[in-house]
Parts: sequence; structure tokens; C-alpha cells
Amino acid sequence: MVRAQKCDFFEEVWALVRQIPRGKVTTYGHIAGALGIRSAARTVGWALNAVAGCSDIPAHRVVNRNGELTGRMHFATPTLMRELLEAEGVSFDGDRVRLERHLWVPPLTN
DNA sequence: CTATTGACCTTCT
DNA sequence: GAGAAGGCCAATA
Repeated sequence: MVRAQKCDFFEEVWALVRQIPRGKVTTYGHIAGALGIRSAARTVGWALNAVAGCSDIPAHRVVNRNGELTGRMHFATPTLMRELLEAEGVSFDGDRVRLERHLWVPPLTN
């Protein structure tokens, strides 16, 4: 499928997102930080966008540092992201996810 | 090939 | 404490 050469960065992101347990959410910064780069959070979003609704990557479980569903506009519908999270048992505070209850930290990859 | 933007975060002023 | 700028990787124009 994807030539793991120029997109190896994406693979790492997908690997972590894929490991996110149901009913939990993680943040771009934690993913980027787990990969060794805490500043490349932007690129993390790109990786998700590349597989948003096209792969087994639950991109809806990835939110920003504030718990806002920033990428909902990139989904099929602007409410799809929230619907999916709610369907998994994730609590919402207004338009934001309760990171205090569903914040999942990814394992540190070497 | 260069410049700009993009689902962001960190750090300095 | 708040605001502004920089930085990371990749894609598009």
C-alpha cells in the first residue's frame, strides 16, 4: 500500500493512534512527544488526515491539547467525530472532550 | 524548485 | 499571566 519510506513518520503516528483503547483520546503533542518530537504536532495531524476515514486509524480519538475536536471539519461530517467519541463512551464538556477522564498517554517509542 | 499553508505545540518577550 | 513568534514535516499552488 503505502511505501514506508517518505511516510515513516505517518506510520509511527498511525501505530500509536491504532493502539488507543476505546473510550480514550490522546493529543497531538503526546503523540509527537512519544515519537521524539514535541514540536511536530502539526505533522501528526497530517498523518491522520491521510487516513481519516480511509484506514483503521481512529482519528476521531485524537484531539488537540485543549481537547477540542479541531479535525472534525476534515471528517465526513462535522459531527461525525463527536458522535464516534460519544458512541465509545467518551464524556464531553461542551465542545471539548474531558481529557481528565479520557486522556490516554501513548507508550514511548524508542 | 520556492513559497505558503496546515487537524499544533513550545518557548521567549 | 498574557501575547507573539518560531519550529517541526509534508503537501499544494
